[in-house]
Amino acid sequence: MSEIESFFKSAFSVDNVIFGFDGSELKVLLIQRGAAPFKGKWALPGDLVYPNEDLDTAAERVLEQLTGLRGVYLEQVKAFGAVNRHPLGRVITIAYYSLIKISDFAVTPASFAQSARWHAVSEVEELAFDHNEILATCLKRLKHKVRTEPVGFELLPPKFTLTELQQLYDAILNLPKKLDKRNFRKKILSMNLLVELEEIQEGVAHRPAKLYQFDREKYEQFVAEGFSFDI
Amino acid sequence: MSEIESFFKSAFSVDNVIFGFDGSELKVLLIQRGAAPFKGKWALPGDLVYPNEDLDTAAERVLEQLTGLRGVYLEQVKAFGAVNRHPLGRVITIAYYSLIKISDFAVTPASFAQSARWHAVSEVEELAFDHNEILATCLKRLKHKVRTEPVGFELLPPKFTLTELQQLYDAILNLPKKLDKRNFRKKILSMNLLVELEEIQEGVAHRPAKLYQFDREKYEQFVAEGFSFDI
DNA sequence: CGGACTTATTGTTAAATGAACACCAATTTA
DNA sequence: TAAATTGGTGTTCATTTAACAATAAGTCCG
Repeated sequence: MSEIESFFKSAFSVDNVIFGFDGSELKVLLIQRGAAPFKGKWALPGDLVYPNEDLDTAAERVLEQLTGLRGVYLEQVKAFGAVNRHPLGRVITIAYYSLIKISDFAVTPASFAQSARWHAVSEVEELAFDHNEILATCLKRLKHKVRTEPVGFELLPPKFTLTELQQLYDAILNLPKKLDKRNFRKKILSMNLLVELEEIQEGVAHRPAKLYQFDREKYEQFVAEGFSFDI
Repeated sequence: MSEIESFFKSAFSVDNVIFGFDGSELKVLLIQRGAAPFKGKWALPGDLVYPNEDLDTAAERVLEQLTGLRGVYLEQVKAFGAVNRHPLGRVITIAYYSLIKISDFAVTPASFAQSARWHAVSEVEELAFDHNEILATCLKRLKHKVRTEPVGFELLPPKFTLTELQQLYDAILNLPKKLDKRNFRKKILSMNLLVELEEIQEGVAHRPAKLYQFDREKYEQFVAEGFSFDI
């Protein structure tokens, strides 16, 4: 085998940290491995990248095969390439995370076959490969991202209350003290990115809250004018 | 060829955006390609990753072979993996940037053979492959990093004046207005990360400035106590 | 040696932002 | 109709940021 050929003995994969929010906790969608290596262990959904497939496309494919969802928020985070990270050969992986509305997740044939399940991020145990490290890196990135860009809304239904939005931030940031309710509302409303709807919350056993919607067009316009999101 | 084998027909490389600072401009170290593809074009230094080599190690190797330097600041930024980014096959690349003291760069045999040269970041023209995009991404990352972690010092000699430090920030951030001198000095000194030396600048045709040194130990101690760098 | 030149050094004020904090309102349910 | 639950709202003080200019220290040249 020529030297140059030896470089082509390796492969690359994508792994996708799929985040969801159930109203109180940040969740991650994991699959239980049905085959060696790490058979029976929970792992991040991922796959080898096809020879004629862009990295981003591969990450989208992994997501769609598992959840049936397309066009959701997806961001590349980092390549993980320790020599021995994969027991069967040299495989580096490119880590992505995506944000989905947890209610949109329906069990697909693929997810059924792989016994996919939501796990609270705070309670994830030992995963296959270096997936704990990947998850930690993606979570760290998400914590930063959610404060500097309005990506949190990707995890909420289109109509939400301010309390729900704050609970989302509390769940993701997981700070020693929860955010202050009055200050949070003041800040988010002062950005003028939320549209107050005519509707109110239904089916709750207490005073119902107003519903809001995120106005993406306004956000993009503000950004063009130099605005930057910050919580 | 079995399907699984087809995944092992690809390779991965690292490319390294090596930044330097000459006192007034932010520079990047480029090499002129001596062979096809893109023969004669300027490109980022990079190489295929050896089969038994970690990604970070490969990036360090590329840097050392070109500059002779070890142990310098190096950070992975992103994987670039468009299908057709490399004309000779499927090669994805992991982009890194590193920060070196420009005076430490001595021409090594490797850099001589490749005609390596510093280019002002603002004047870089069309590079080989997708290297303009990689450079832009790394520059963006550096701009962010330099405001939130004390990595700027990696580009300066161990002893520097406050004006030199500010010029570095101005050069990297390239803001419409330069930073305010009084505010900048107030802010950086208030962090208590700089040690004022007994020495002053020499060989300048005007009032010489005091020399300072970055105190990394203090920084690490402060971080452990919850401090976060911010300019 | 003195004057011109160049860069170094320093502080105040006003405006904006961030942090801390508690009560009344609206609705459901028993 | 009372109790329980969550929704909604303002003020004050401390901190941070932004804007701004005059004097000091050294070199150079005549």
